[in-house]
This record gives sequence, structure tokens and C-alpha cells, in this order.
Amino acid sequence: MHGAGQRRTTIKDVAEAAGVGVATVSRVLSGGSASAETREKVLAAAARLDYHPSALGRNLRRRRSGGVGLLVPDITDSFYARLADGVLSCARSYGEPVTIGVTGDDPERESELIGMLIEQSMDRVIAVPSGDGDAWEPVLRSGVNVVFASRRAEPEVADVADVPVVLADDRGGVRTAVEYLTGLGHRKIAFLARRGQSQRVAAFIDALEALGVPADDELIAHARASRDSAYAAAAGLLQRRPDVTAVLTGGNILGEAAVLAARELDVRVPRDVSLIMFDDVPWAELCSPPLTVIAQPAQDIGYRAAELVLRQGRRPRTVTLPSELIVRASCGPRRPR
Amino acid sequence: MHGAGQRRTTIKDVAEAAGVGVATVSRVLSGGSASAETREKVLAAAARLDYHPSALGRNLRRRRSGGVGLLVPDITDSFYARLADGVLSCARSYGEPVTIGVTGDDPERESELIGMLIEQSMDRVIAVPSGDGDAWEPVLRSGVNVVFASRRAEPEVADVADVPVVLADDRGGVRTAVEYLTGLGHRKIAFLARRGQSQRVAAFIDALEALGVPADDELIAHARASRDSAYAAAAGLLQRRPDVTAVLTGGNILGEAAVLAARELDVRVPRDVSLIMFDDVPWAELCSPPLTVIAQPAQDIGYRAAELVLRQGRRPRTVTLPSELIVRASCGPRRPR
DNA sequence: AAAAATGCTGGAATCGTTTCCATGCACGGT
DNA sequence: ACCGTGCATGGAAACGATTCCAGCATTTTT
Repeated sequence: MHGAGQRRTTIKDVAEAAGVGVATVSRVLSGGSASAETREKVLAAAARLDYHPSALGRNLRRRRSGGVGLLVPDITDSFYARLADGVLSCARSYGEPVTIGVTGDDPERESELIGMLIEQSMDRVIAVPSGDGDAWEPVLRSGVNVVFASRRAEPEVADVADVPVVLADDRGGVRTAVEYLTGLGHRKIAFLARRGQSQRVAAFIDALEALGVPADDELIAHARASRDSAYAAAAGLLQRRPDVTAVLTGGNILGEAAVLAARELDVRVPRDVSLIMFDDVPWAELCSPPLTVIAQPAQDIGYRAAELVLRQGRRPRTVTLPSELIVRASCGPRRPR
Repeated sequence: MHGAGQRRTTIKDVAEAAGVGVATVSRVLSGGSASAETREKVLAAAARLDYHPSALGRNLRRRRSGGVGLLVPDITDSFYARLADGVLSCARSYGEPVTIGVTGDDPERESELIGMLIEQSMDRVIAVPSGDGDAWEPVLRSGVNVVFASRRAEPEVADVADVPVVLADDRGGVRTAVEYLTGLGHRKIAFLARRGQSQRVAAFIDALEALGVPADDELIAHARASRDSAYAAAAGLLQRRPDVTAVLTGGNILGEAAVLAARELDVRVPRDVSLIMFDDVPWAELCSPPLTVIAQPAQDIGYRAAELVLRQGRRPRTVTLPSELIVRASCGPRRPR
């Protein structure tokens, strides 16, 4: 063990060294009013003693821990990693620490994590909600400043309704993609969705109908958050419905699964099926074939959400960030399989 | 605003409701000794009042905030994301929150973050160190429980020397890879390294020499942490040295850059150059050609590091986890370009 | 039966900060 | 010369837990 003996220097030590009261030290250090002379004395003493205020005392007194909590489904997923990076980058400029929890898209784990946030008195939280809105009610009621990122909580119960949300323009992204695919002649278009992407699924159905293509419930496959589940859903879809000629996947994990499953089942992309993936990841370009994607501003979503939660003042209810279709080589004209 | 008026229920409320003293409540709730009867009363009262102890009070009293700090160079890099996931998963089983900071592999940012950890009185930290060992001395001296993951701090100054480290078996991984490449006939093997990978570079040189292949300093290219820098290094290397027939990259970002650069410069993999990448990422299999990689147990590294920092008791100084060469299709026999 | 040991219990101190409030001083207006 | 106003200042009270310690009741030992 090292110098575990020496006590941390406290505000009291500084006060003593500067010959003033603790209140004055606190005021000087947190920008309150003080005479130039006192300010100087205090600053000098603080520097001399190498004083660093402890967040512990402050937090207790303020009855809230500084920093922001961040809840994402899976930090391993490039999308959420980039989202987290955005949050971290904004928080850094405010000097606030960020505490991350991984929900695994499991409402139960989410609840546990919410409990932890409450125990820590985190009063600023950014979350990609997994559970239903009800789970968030108590938190909101206790005055925590919550911002949802990348999804809304569903169903939208009363209180959750006015939590600010930062979203990508799923609707626009889906519409562009579907228009692009129908333009290539595709009619049997499938959607590989993960739980919690009902927003995108709805947009998908709407987009199809707007183009006069009948939506078929069976062409919407659902997967859980894991890679295994994604693969199973992708493989299942391709086997069950040899008539689909295009697939839209709701995220990069599902896209990966689709490519893998197609390869395994000897379904050629884009010859046999065209593929569009939600979320542009670095490897989309390296893939064979390079994947056409709907790029998502993941980092921006995180950054904006952090701004909303950190900046006081009036907050808009919904921020929508643009999605963009990036055409590479995974889509081709419709050819019956 | 919602019910911001209602005060949080404290231990005092519970004590009153149960008709006992606060000390007793605290003991019951943290597993101290108490009579069965009192225990019951306290538990009932706590449940009735929906009491959740506040970490704030506890932390102040204990003079340390719970939870663990985690410092990684880049959360967007799949390797560190998986490492973080390991940490989070272990911490979850201890019920400890994890505060993440991104250093960008920049010693200065690392120092800032260390400062933040101290301000927060985090006394348990897992870090992928970027700066030199000196930056860590003050922290260690102040009694913080530090574990390094994935790299050592260099240079190894006195105090840092006995910080536990959890590493992948770089040496073994590099050796296997180099043996594999020489086995295919390659002699001009380049290493694309990122700053801070001196460990791997050294192992690379050793492995070559052990096989009687002269090491050539010019065949070791260095890049900074960014994708741009990685690409520049990769492209530079391939252009500068048309004689290299095999490339080993120190990480997945560099691997990505190498594939991209090769494609751009019309260098075929594996026909013109063979490629082995450190770190197996999901897309390595999707890449064209599928990449031969040295798989790294990133998640395990994080998990083990978290165990070391969370579990009290004697701690081993170094934990080395195995690397594994996974052969796919990015290497072929040597053919002069 | 007295003494010692053991086990529960609750009051009070403590952690390091912020902030309320009372005090004292200087200054300007009447 | 007096009083009100304003500002700088420091003491003390929070904040919500843990934990030391002394007090008491009970049991065990001598």
C-alpha cells in the first residue's frame, strides 16, 4: 500500500491556509462574489495545497450526482457505440462524467439499471428505451431529466409523452429505400426487424402502401437483439419465402446476418435478392458486395441528446436528424428466383 | 414539472416507521447483525415506504464513490467496445455502475480524465493506458485501485510496475501469424502498427528473427488512432514498398484501412499481398476476401480486468489470455508483385 | 450468586461540500 | 450626523448514509 495515510485536503484546509471561512472558499471556487483581494488569497492557497474539490460532498449537498447516465441496448453494436461516442464527446465539453449501462434490449435489465440510476441519484439520463413507457414513469415523476435517443418508449403512456426524443428520420429513410427498390422493379420486399423497431416497420408498411404495393405481414421478420437470433430470422425468411427479391434490414447486426444467411443458402446478392441495410458501418464498403445502406447519424443523435440533457432552458420535444440512402452494389433489378 | 415537492424517503424515515434507530436500519439493510424480530420490522417498514438507499450519503461517508471508471482509447473501435462490454458485464454482476471515458489515445485527454476520476473519488479504475506511466503515478499514490487492460503503460516507471495487467497473448499471436506467413513463402512482411503497439512490434521483430528472416525497420509503418491516419499509413506502405508480399495489421481499424488501400491501389488480396489482421471482428468474414485474423479475446480481457478490480484479495500481476489465428482467405502463397 | 462475556441497540459523530442567514463595515443620501 | 442600502464575510445547518461507542439485557462461566 502507498500513502494511504495522508488525508485528502479539504475546503476547510484551504480556508484555514487562506485565513478565511469555508463559505468564502466555496464561493470563490464556484464563481460567487468576493473581493479581488480575498479571491487572490483563496486561489493562491488552493493552488499551494493542490486542492481538488470532492464531488462527493458537493453531490450530497446538491442531492444529485453530477454526470449523466446512458442506457443503450448493446455497446458492441457499432450504431450504439457511435451514439455513445456522441454523448461522451458532448459530455466532455461540459466536464461531466458519463455512466453507461447495457440493457440488452431487455425491459427487465432496463428496470434494474433504472434502479441503479436512482440509487446513484443520477438526475440526467439518456436512454434508448427498451421497456414500455410505464417503466419510465416513476423516474420521470421523481424529477429526473430524461431524453430518449434513437427510439421512443412504447407504448407512449401519459408521462413519457413529453420526454424529448432525438431520432433519425426513419420514415424518410425507409421511404427512400423502398422507392429505390420498387424503382428497380421489386414488389416482394421483406423487412428484417429487431424488437423495438416498430417505428421503422410502420414506416415500411406505409411506404409500400403509398406506392401501391400490397404489404404482406409475412414478409416482416422479427428478431431479438442477439446475433444468433438475427441469423435465425434472416435464414428463416430466405428459406420460407423464396419469392422475396429484396430485403431491408433494420440494423447492421441484421444486415450482417442477412449477408451471412444469403451466402450460406447460396442466395446471391444482388443477383437473387437485393439488400439494403439500415445504418452505414465502415465494413459495409468492404463487404462483398459492398452494401447499399441507409446511413444513420448515430454520433449526432448521441451528441444532440446529450446537449438536450445538459443544456438547461427550453427543450424541443423532438429532434429529427436526416437519414441518407447510400447506394453501393447490393441492389439490382428484380429477377425472379 | 412533476412532484418535485416530495422529499425522498431517507433512512431516518424508515427508522421512525419501524420504531428503531437509524443505526439499526443501516445494519439490517447492509447485512449486519440484528435480531430476527427487528430485522422483520425494518424490512417491512422499508418496503412499505419504498425506501431506496441513496448512494450519495454512503459514498460521502465511505469517502469513495462506488463504481468503476473505465478509460478506453475509442469506444467506436469494435475491440474496445467489446472490452467495455466485458467490463460492464462483470460490473453488473457486482451491481456496480461503470463510468466510461474516451482518451482518443491522447495522453493529455487521458490526464484530464484521470483528474475527473479523482474528483469523483473513483477508487477503482480500468484503463487502456495511453500516456506514459508518469501520468499514473499520482493516482496510484493516492491509493486508487488501477488495472491496465490490453496494454501496459510505457515506459514502466517505478510505481506503475506493479499495476496488474490483463493482456492478450500478443507475442504468441504474432509468432503464429508470422510462422504461417513464412510457411507460405513470404519474406517481405510488413507490420502496420498504431501508436502504443510497441509490444506487438517487438514481438513481430522477434518472431521474424527467430525464423531467420531479417527484420527491416522500413517495413514497420506507424499510424495514429484515426481512420484517416490508418489509411494514409496503409496506402503509403503499399506504394512505397512494392516488394512486400504480406502485411500484418495491428488492429481492425488498420485492417480495414489496408483492405481499402489495397483495393484503391489495385493491389489484390491475397494474390498480390497476403493480409492478416489483429482482432477478429464480425465483418472479417463478410469482407472480400474473408480475412485471416488473429482473434483477440477482447470481451474476456475486459471481464477479467473488472474481476481484478472488483474482487478484493490477492491479485495476480499479469493475466495473459490466448490469441488465436483464424485462417480465412486473405493469405496465399508468395508471388512476387 | 457474582463476574464476565456476548449480543442488540440507538445516539451521535463523521464524511466535504453548498447555502442560508446574521453580522459588520463602508458608503451615499437626506 | 444619522440612517438605510449594499456588499463581503464567516458560522452553522443541512444533505443521507455508516460506524464508533456506550448502554443494557441476556447468557455463560467461575
